[in-house]
Amino acid sequence: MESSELRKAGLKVTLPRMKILDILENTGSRHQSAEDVYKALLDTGEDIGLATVYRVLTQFEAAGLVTRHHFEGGHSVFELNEGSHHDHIVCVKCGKVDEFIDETIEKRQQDIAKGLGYELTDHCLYMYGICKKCQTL
Amino acid sequence: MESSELRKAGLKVTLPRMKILDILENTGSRHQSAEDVYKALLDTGEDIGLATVYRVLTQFEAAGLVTRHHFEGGHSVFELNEGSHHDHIVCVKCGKVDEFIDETIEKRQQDIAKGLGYELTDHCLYMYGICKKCQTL
DNA sequence: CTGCGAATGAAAAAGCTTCTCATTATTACC
DNA sequence: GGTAATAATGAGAAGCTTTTTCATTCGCAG
Repeated sequence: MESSELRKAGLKVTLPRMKILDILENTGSRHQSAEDVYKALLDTGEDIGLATVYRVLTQFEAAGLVTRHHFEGGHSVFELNEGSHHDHIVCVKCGKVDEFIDETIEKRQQDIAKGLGYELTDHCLYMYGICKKCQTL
Repeated sequence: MESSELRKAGLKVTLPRMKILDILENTGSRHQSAEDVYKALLDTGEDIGLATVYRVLTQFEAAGLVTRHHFEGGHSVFELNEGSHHDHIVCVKCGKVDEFIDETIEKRQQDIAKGLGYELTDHCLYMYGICKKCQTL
Protein backbone atom coordinates (compact mmCIF):
# COMPACT_ATOMS: atom_id res chain seq x y z
CA MET A 1 0.00 0.00 0.00
CA GLU A 2 0.94 3.63 -0.41
CA SER A 3 0.12 4.41 3.21
CA SER A 4 3.70 3.57 4.09
CA GLU A 5 4.83 6.27 1.69
CA LEU A 6 2.82 8.80 3.62
CA ARG A 7 4.00 7.59 6.99
CA LYS A 8 7.58 7.68 5.81
CA ALA A 9 7.07 11.30 4.84
CA GLY A 10 5.81 12.12 8.31
CA LEU A 11 2.27 12.68 7.12
CA LYS A 12 -0.80 11.23 8.74
CA VAL A 13 -2.61 8.68 6.64
CA THR A 14 -5.88 10.38 5.79
CA LEU A 15 -8.49 9.65 3.20
CA PRO A 16 -7.86 12.80 1.12
CA ARG A 17 -4.15 12.11 0.95
CA MET A 18 -4.69 8.49 -0.06
CA LYS A 19 -7.18 9.47 -2.73
CA ILE A 20 -4.97 12.16 -4.16
CA LEU A 21 -2.03 9.78 -4.28
CA ASP A 22 -4.28 7.31 -6.06
CA ILE A 23 -5.28 9.89 -8.66
CA LEU A 24 -1.67 10.79 -9.29
CA GLU A 25 -0.74 7.14 -9.74
CA ASN A 26 -3.64 5.90 -11.78
CA THR A 27 -4.52 8.68 -14.16
CA GLY A 28 -3.50 8.79 -17.79
CA SER A 29 -1.61 12.04 -17.70
CA ARG A 30 1.55 12.12 -15.65
CA HIS A 31 1.36 15.92 -15.41
CA GLN A 32 -1.68 17.24 -13.60
CA SER A 33 -2.63 20.64 -12.23
CA ALA A 34 -4.30 21.01 -8.86
CA GLU A 35 -7.52 21.69 -10.73
CA ASP A 36 -7.11 18.46 -12.71
CA VAL A 37 -6.70 16.46 -9.53
CA TYR A 38 -9.67 18.20 -7.97
CA LYS A 39 -11.90 17.41 -10.94
CA ALA A 40 -10.73 13.81 -10.98
CA LEU A 41 -11.70 13.56 -7.30
CA LEU A 42 -15.15 14.94 -8.02
CA ASP A 43 -15.55 12.40 -10.82
CA THR A 44 -14.93 9.56 -8.41
CA GLY A 45 -17.53 10.99 -6.06
CA GLU A 46 -15.09 12.18 -3.44
CA ASP A 47 -16.01 15.37 -1.63
CA ILE A 48 -12.57 16.88 -1.16
CA GLY A 49 -12.02 20.63 -1.22
CA LEU A 50 -9.74 22.38 -3.65
CA ALA A 51 -7.86 23.94 -0.73
CA THR A 52 -7.04 20.48 0.52
CA VAL A 53 -5.78 19.46 -2.89
CA TYR A 54 -3.38 22.39 -2.93
CA ARG A 55 -2.30 21.75 0.63
CA VAL A 56 -1.70 18.07 0.03
CA LEU A 57 0.16 18.60 -3.22
CA THR A 58 2.40 21.14 -1.53
CA GLN A 59 3.07 18.69 1.28
CA PHE A 60 3.81 15.96 -1.22
CA GLU A 61 6.26 18.25 -2.92
CA ALA A 62 7.99 19.05 0.37
CA ALA A 63 8.11 15.33 1.11
CA GLY A 64 9.65 14.61 -2.25
CA LEU A 65 6.73 12.52 -3.46
CA VAL A 66 5.92 14.82 -6.36
CA THR A 67 7.64 17.50 -8.39
CA ARG A 68 6.05 20.82 -9.22
CA HIS A 69 6.62 22.13 -12.73
CA HIS A 70 5.99 25.69 -13.85
CA PHE A 71 4.79 25.25 -17.39
CA GLU A 72 3.68 28.24 -19.40
CA GLY A 73 0.26 29.66 -18.69
CA GLY A 74 0.83 30.68 -15.11
CA HIS A 75 -0.23 27.53 -13.31
CA SER A 76 1.68 24.67 -11.81
CA VAL A 77 1.50 21.02 -12.75
CA PHE A 78 2.48 18.16 -10.51
CA GLU A 79 4.18 14.94 -11.40
CA LEU A 80 4.63 11.83 -9.29
CA ASN A 81 8.23 11.08 -8.46
CA GLU A 82 8.69 7.53 -9.57
CA GLY A 83 12.03 6.52 -10.85
CA SER A 84 14.66 9.16 -11.18
CA HIS A 85 14.90 12.79 -12.17
CA HIS A 86 14.27 13.57 -15.80
CA ASP A 87 13.74 16.49 -18.12
CA HIS A 88 10.96 17.19 -20.58
CA ILE A 89 10.48 17.87 -24.24
CA VAL A 90 7.07 19.15 -25.23
CA CYS A 91 5.51 19.14 -28.69
CA VAL A 92 4.25 22.66 -29.40
CA LYS A 93 1.67 21.31 -31.85
CA CYS A 94 -0.04 18.45 -30.04
CA GLY A 95 1.14 18.90 -26.45
CA LYS A 96 2.79 15.48 -26.30
CA VAL A 97 5.43 15.26 -23.58
CA ASP A 98 8.48 13.03 -23.72
CA GLU A 99 10.84 12.57 -20.85
CA PHE A 100 14.54 11.97 -20.93
CA ILE A 101 17.62 12.02 -18.82
CA ASP A 102 21.09 12.82 -20.03
CA GLU A 103 24.08 12.36 -17.81
CA THR A 104 26.27 14.65 -19.88
CA ILE A 105 23.87 17.56 -19.31
CA GLU A 106 23.40 16.73 -15.63
CA LYS A 107 27.12 16.74 -15.12
CA ARG A 108 27.65 19.99 -17.00
CA GLN A 109 24.96 21.67 -14.93
CA GLN A 110 26.72 20.76 -11.71
CA ASP A 111 29.99 22.09 -13.10
CA ILE A 112 28.44 25.34 -14.29
CA ALA A 113 26.69 25.98 -10.98
CA LYS A 114 29.88 25.33 -9.10
CA GLY A 115 31.80 27.58 -11.45
CA LEU A 116 29.37 30.44 -10.78
CA GLY A 117 29.58 29.90 -7.02
CA TYR A 118 26.14 28.36 -6.61
CA GLU A 119 25.09 25.42 -4.52
CA LEU A 120 22.60 23.76 -6.85
CA THR A 121 19.24 22.85 -5.30
CA ASP A 122 17.11 22.17 -8.34
CA HIS A 123 16.94 22.61 -12.05
CA CYS A 124 14.64 22.05 -14.94
CA LEU A 125 15.14 21.85 -18.63
CA TYR A 126 12.26 22.24 -20.99
CA MET A 127 12.67 21.78 -24.69
CA TYR A 128 9.95 22.71 -27.12
CA GLY A 129 9.71 21.24 -30.57
CA ILE A 130 7.60 19.45 -33.12
CA CYS A 131 7.24 15.72 -32.66
CA LYS A 132 7.68 13.20 -35.44
CA LYS A 133 3.96 12.70 -35.95
CA CYS A 134 3.23 16.44 -36.20
CA GLN A 135 6.07 16.98 -38.67
CA THR A 136 4.26 14.85 -41.24
CA LEU A 137 0.88 16.53 -40.88
CA MET B 1 16.64 56.44 -30.72
CA GLU B 2 14.53 53.49 -29.79
CA SER B 3 11.44 54.90 -31.47
CA SER B 4 12.50 53.10 -34.64
CA GLU B 5 12.37 49.82 -32.74
CA LEU B 6 8.75 50.47 -31.89
CA ARG B 7 7.84 51.53 -35.39
CA LYS B 8 9.49 48.44 -36.82
CA ALA B 9 7.33 46.35 -34.52
CA GLY B 10 4.20 48.04 -35.81
CA LEU B 11 3.55 49.85 -32.55
CA LYS B 12 2.74 53.51 -32.24
CA VAL B 13 5.41 55.56 -30.56
CA THR B 14 3.78 56.59 -27.31
CA LEU B 15 5.24 58.01 -24.17
CA PRO B 16 4.48 54.95 -22.00
CA ARG B 17 6.11 52.61 -24.49
CA MET B 18 9.20 54.78 -24.77
CA LYS B 19 9.52 55.08 -21.02
CA ILE B 20 9.13 51.36 -20.45
CA LEU B 21 11.72 50.59 -23.09
CA ASP B 22 14.00 53.04 -21.36
CA ILE B 23 13.52 51.35 -18.01
CA LEU B 24 14.29 47.96 -19.51
CA GLU B 25 17.44 49.27 -21.12
CA ASN B 26 18.83 51.41 -18.34
CA THR B 27 18.08 49.61 -15.13
CA GLY B 28 20.55 47.52 -13.21
CA SER B 29 18.68 44.27 -13.28
CA ARG B 30 18.20 42.66 -16.65
CA HIS B 31 15.27 40.65 -15.31
CA GLN B 32 12.34 42.72 -14.17
CA SER B 33 8.78 41.86 -13.27
CA ALA B 34 5.90 44.05 -14.38
CA GLU B 35 5.74 45.33 -10.83
CA ASP B 36 9.44 46.23 -10.91
CA VAL B 37 8.97 48.23 -14.09
CA TYR B 38 5.90 49.92 -12.65
CA LYS B 39 7.76 50.97 -9.51
CA ALA B 40 10.68 52.23 -11.55
CA LEU B 41 8.26 54.37 -13.54
CA LEU B 42 6.78 55.81 -10.38
CA ASP B 43 10.28 56.61 -9.15
CA THR B 44 10.96 58.70 -12.23
CA GLY B 45 7.71 60.57 -11.67
CA GLU B 46 5.84 59.00 -14.55
CA ASP B 47 2.16 58.42 -14.04
CA ILE B 48 1.73 55.20 -15.96
CA GLY B 49 -0.77 52.55 -14.91
CA LEU B 50 0.15 49.02 -14.03
CA ALA B 51 -2.31 47.76 -16.62
CA THR B 52 -0.40 49.62 -19.29
CA VAL B 53 2.86 48.09 -18.13
CA TYR B 54 1.42 44.62 -18.53
CA ARG B 55 -0.09 45.47 -21.89
CA VAL B 56 3.10 46.98 -23.21
CA LEU B 57 5.31 44.17 -21.97
CA THR B 58 3.03 41.63 -23.61
CA GLN B 59 3.18 43.59 -26.85
CA PHE B 60 6.93 43.77 -26.61
CA GLU B 61 7.05 40.05 -26.16
CA ALA B 62 4.86 39.49 -29.21
CA ALA B 63 7.11 41.85 -31.16
CA GLY B 64 10.19 39.94 -30.10
CA LEU B 65 11.67 42.86 -28.18
CA VAL B 66 11.63 41.06 -24.84
CA THR B 67 11.47 37.49 -23.57
CA ARG B 68 9.15 36.42 -20.79
CA HIS B 69 10.54 33.98 -18.25
CA HIS B 70 8.48 31.93 -15.83
CA PHE B 71 10.63 31.77 -12.75
CA GLU B 72 9.43 30.15 -9.57
CA GLY B 73 7.14 32.18 -7.35
CA GLY B 74 4.25 32.48 -9.75
CA HIS B 75 5.14 35.69 -11.52
CA SER B 76 6.82 36.46 -14.82
CA VAL B 77 9.99 38.42 -15.40
CA PHE B 78 10.90 40.15 -18.61
CA GLU B 79 14.27 40.47 -20.23
CA LEU B 80 15.31 42.68 -23.11
CA ASN B 81 16.39 40.74 -26.17
CA GLU B 82 19.90 41.86 -26.82
CA GLY B 83 22.69 39.55 -27.74
CA SER B 84 22.28 35.82 -28.06
CA HIS B 85 20.45 33.01 -26.35
CA HIS B 86 21.51 32.08 -22.86
CA ASP B 87 20.28 30.11 -19.88
CA HIS B 88 19.70 31.18 -16.29
CA ILE B 89 20.63 30.23 -12.77
CA VAL B 90 18.55 31.83 -10.02
CA CYS B 91 19.36 32.16 -6.34
CA VAL B 92 16.40 30.86 -4.36
CA LYS B 93 17.32 33.03 -1.38
CA CYS B 94 17.95 36.50 -2.78
CA GLY B 95 16.61 36.24 -6.33
CA LYS B 96 19.93 37.02 -7.99
CA VAL B 97 20.12 35.80 -11.56
CA ASP B 98 23.23 34.77 -13.44
CA GLU B 99 23.32 33.97 -17.10
CA PHE B 100 25.44 31.49 -18.93
CA ILE B 101 25.75 29.63 -22.17
CA ASP B 102 27.30 26.23 -22.53
CA GLU B 103 28.01 24.74 -25.91
CA THR B 104 28.21 21.21 -24.57
CA ILE B 105 24.65 21.42 -23.28
CA GLU B 106 23.36 23.17 -26.39
CA LYS B 107 24.83 20.44 -28.55
CA ARG B 108 23.47 17.63 -26.39
CA GLN B 109 20.01 19.15 -26.52
CA GLN B 110 20.02 19.09 -30.29
CA ASP B 111 21.15 15.48 -30.28
CA ILE B 112 18.52 14.43 -27.75
CA ALA B 113 15.71 16.16 -29.63
CA LYS B 114 16.80 14.51 -32.85
CA GLY B 115 17.05 11.15 -31.11
CA LEU B 116 13.46 11.46 -29.90
CA GLY B 117 12.24 12.49 -33.34
CA TYR B 118 11.66 16.14 -32.49
CA GLU B 119 12.46 19.20 -34.52
CA LEU B 120 13.63 21.58 -31.81
CA THR B 121 12.09 25.07 -31.85
CA ASP B 122 12.97 26.43 -28.44
CA HIS B 123 14.26 25.45 -25.06
CA CYS B 124 14.96 26.88 -21.68
CA LEU B 125 17.08 25.71 -18.81
CA TYR B 126 16.59 27.09 -15.35
CA MET B 127 18.83 26.11 -12.50
CA TYR B 128 17.99 27.03 -8.94
CA GLY B 129 20.53 27.24 -6.18
CA ILE B 130 22.04 29.30 -3.40
CA CYS B 131 24.51 31.92 -4.49
CA LYS B 132 27.89 32.41 -2.89
CA LYS B 133 26.79 35.40 -0.85
CA CYS B 134 23.70 33.67 0.55
CA GLN B 135 25.68 30.56 1.48
CA THR B 136 27.63 32.55 4.05
CA LEU B 137 24.62 34.19 5.69
C1' DC C 1 -4.79 71.58 -37.56
C1' DT C 2 -8.27 68.21 -37.23
C1' DG C 3 -10.37 63.80 -36.70
C1' DC C 4 -10.31 58.78 -36.53
C1' DG C 5 -8.59 54.88 -34.46
C1' DA C 6 -5.49 53.19 -31.30
C1' DA C 7 -3.57 53.63 -26.56
C1' DT C 8 -4.15 54.72 -21.78
C1' DG C 9 -5.65 54.82 -16.75
C1' DA C 10 -8.53 53.36 -13.11
C1' DA C 11 -11.09 50.14 -11.36
C1' DA C 12 -13.23 45.89 -11.68
C1' DA C 13 -12.75 41.20 -12.75
C1' DA C 14 -10.54 36.91 -13.52
C1' DG C 15 -7.56 33.20 -12.62
C1' DC C 16 -4.58 30.52 -9.42
C1' DT C 17 -3.13 29.75 -4.83
C1' DT C 18 -3.02 30.45 0.17
C1' DC C 19 -5.05 31.53 4.61
C1' DT C 20 -8.58 31.41 8.41
C1' DC C 21 -11.20 29.09 11.48
C1' DA C 22 -14.73 26.09 13.06
C1' DT C 23 -15.39 21.16 12.56
C1' DT C 24 -13.76 16.48 11.96
C1' DA C 25 -10.63 12.74 11.86
C1' DT C 26 -6.23 10.35 13.26
C1' DT C 27 -2.97 8.68 16.33
C1' DA C 28 -0.75 7.93 20.82
C1' DC C 29 -1.70 6.47 25.13
C1' DC C 30 -4.27 4.19 28.68
C1' DG D 1 -10.99 -0.94 22.51
C1' DG D 2 -11.81 3.86 24.25
C1' DT D 3 -10.36 8.63 24.79
C1' DA D 4 -7.83 13.02 24.79
C1' DA D 5 -4.50 15.80 22.35
C1' DT D 6 -3.32 17.14 17.94
C1' DA D 7 -3.29 17.52 13.20
C1' DA D 8 -6.14 17.64 8.92
C1' DT D 9 -10.12 19.15 6.46
C1' DG D 10 -13.77 22.04 4.06
C1' DA D 11 -15.80 26.27 2.82
C1' DG D 12 -15.24 30.60 2.04
C1' DA D 13 -12.57 34.68 2.29
C1' DA D 14 -8.45 36.80 1.04
C1' DG D 15 -4.03 37.61 -1.59
C1' DC D 16 -1.43 38.12 -5.82
C1' DT D 17 -0.51 38.51 -10.36
C1' DT D 18 -2.48 39.46 -14.64
C1' DT D 19 -6.31 40.69 -17.85
C1' DT D 20 -10.41 43.11 -19.17
C1' DT D 21 -13.69 46.99 -19.49
C1' DC D 22 -14.77 51.38 -20.80
C1' DA D 23 -14.61 56.27 -20.85
C1' DT D 24 -10.99 59.50 -21.88
C1' DT D 25 -6.74 60.91 -24.10
C1' DC D 26 -3.19 60.75 -27.46
C1' DG D 27 -0.58 59.82 -31.91
C1' DC D 28 -0.37 60.39 -36.55
C1' DA D 29 -2.08 60.71 -41.41
C1' DG D 30 -4.25 63.83 -44.24
